[in-house]
Amino acid sequence: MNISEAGERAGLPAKTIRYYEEIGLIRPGRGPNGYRRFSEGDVHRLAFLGRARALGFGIEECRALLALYSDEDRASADVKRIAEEHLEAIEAKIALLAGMRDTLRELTRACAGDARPDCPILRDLGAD
Amino acid sequence: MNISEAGERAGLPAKTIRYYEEIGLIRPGRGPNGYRRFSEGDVHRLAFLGRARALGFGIEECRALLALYSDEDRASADVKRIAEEHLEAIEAKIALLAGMRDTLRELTRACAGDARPDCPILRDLGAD
DNA sequence: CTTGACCTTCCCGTCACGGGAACCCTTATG
DNA sequence: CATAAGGGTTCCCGTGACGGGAAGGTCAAG
Repeated sequence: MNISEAGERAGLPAKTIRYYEEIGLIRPGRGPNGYRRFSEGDVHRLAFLGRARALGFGIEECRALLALYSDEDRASADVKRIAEEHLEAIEAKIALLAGMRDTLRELTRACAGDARPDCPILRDLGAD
Repeated sequence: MNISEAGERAGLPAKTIRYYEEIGLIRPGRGPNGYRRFSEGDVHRLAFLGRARALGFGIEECRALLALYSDEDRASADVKRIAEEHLEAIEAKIALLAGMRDTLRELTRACAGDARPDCPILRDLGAD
């Protein structure tokens, strides 16, 4: 099948698929006209990548996960380690954002939000 | 004062300050030797920017906030609107990350993490 | 006079694509 | 048969907010 059908079935835009080929995540065949030809296996790998990306794994983590996926002799410990490190990174991001959220909630709560210039938000940002 | 002292006092690296000048967030003077000269006001604006960035505001939001900060006739409603929109964006990011976190927690919990190849994480990613 | 610590500009790399140009291939239709 | 639509291809630029590093000018101290 061509790239747009593969994209529909894997849930990825064609641009993304071309990019994944460029960086070596997939290797679709080529027809005599130069068009990429995707096998069922290619679509399966693409869908795998789409789900891994949806969980926030970076490209290099996806590459490692895909290699483990194809390796019958893998140790699940290797997979788990990657997932746990990623989980920790996500939890750190959440903690950072939650701090911002709490401050912003407090500041917006305290701000009248009317026509007057007095504003606790700007006071906080401009605090010496 | 020169850029490194301004950076120390505002808590920003010199590279960042040069970037802020390049995109027009600040306009420090110049000495006869071509060095940037920072006033107390410059340092104050830089510190303002540093705090706004620490709350996750984007550069253009910082530009708008800085303009409102310098405007004696501002309406606090304008500031509040920017902050509330940003707050919503942050809450959306947190929700997205929390979803990933929950899935990853469940998957890593279910994974034995030993030498065997059987792995719920890869099963999930490869699910048809 | 030289050393070393500053400062300057300029350019490349980040991360994972998206937009768009310029051009080729295939299929359907008048 | 000519053409138009709707695929596909490569290539290049832009994103956000800087960081790293090169090449070179400036300044204070020993």
